[in-house]
Amino acid sequence: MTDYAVLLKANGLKATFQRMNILEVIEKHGHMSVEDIYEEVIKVHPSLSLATIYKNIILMQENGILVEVPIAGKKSKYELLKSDHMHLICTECGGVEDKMCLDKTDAIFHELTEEEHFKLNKRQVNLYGVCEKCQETGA
Amino acid sequence: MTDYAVLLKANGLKATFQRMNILEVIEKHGHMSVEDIYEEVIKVHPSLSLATIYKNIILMQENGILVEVPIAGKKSKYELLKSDHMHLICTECGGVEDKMCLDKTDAIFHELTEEEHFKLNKRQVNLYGVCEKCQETGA
DNA sequence: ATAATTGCAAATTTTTTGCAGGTTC
DNA sequence: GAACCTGCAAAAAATTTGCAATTAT
Repeated sequence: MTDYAVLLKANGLKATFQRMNILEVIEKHGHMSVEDIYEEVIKVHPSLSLATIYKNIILMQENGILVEVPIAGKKSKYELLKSDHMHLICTECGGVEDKMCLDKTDAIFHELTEEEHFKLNKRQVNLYGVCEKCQETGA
Repeated sequence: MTDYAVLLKANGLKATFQRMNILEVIEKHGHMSVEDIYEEVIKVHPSLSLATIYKNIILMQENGILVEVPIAGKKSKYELLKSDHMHLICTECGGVEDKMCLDKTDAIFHELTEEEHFKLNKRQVNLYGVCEKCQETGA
């Protein structure tokens, strides 16, 4: 369980309980859209406004706490910054699961970008398909 | 040079010149946002409406002609459907370049998704960084 | 001739902004 | 106490919709 107050302060932001609520909800669910966050967070803190969520998502991205996960055909989701991983995105249920990268892919990405003299800073791998649960249900 | 009329009909859509204009502009520039497309396309065809672009982008995605490229921190761009490739996205100039995948990555993706019993349908690799041109300029 | 498509204008949805009052450090 | 944050309401931006006129096949 992350200590959100510490995390926020370590990244130069004040530890308001709105922010802690937002982080808590995102960590609990893993990947959430703005609307998802709003719906969850107002259960705990009904007066928390959408504007505050928007402002803080931007701020927390700038301060290296949150990361955007853009998804084809859907609204972006947000997750806590963590070590590099891929996303397995189920096109049936909309679920997103993290999957650690092998270092193999990393080596390939570096090799390929070096060929283009491209300075690689961030990788983002989304694999779309059907998760195990939905395969069972759909059958 | 693609024959857009053939491409459209082959995919079950009527070959209107609005659609052909849209496809032409996208192919010429490679990757474009809705707004990018609009600005380019009205140069040739000033009465073409934004609503038509929205409607057609959705239709053409459903019919396997266009693909969305969602990008962190920006509006999605759209490209013609083509063989699998990665995107090198320059965070300085916003440019997007295609880079063919080695089959190596593909093998790894399949291996990793199989571990999770995930049925893999589509891959999307975005590599963010600074392109050669912007590195020179910035120096 | 028929069914699909366009462009407009209006509606809806999403995101951003300004600012007064409240909170954190 | 100073700087930063929040929530509200309003504004702006992005996307969708309905429909009459037009166009492709």
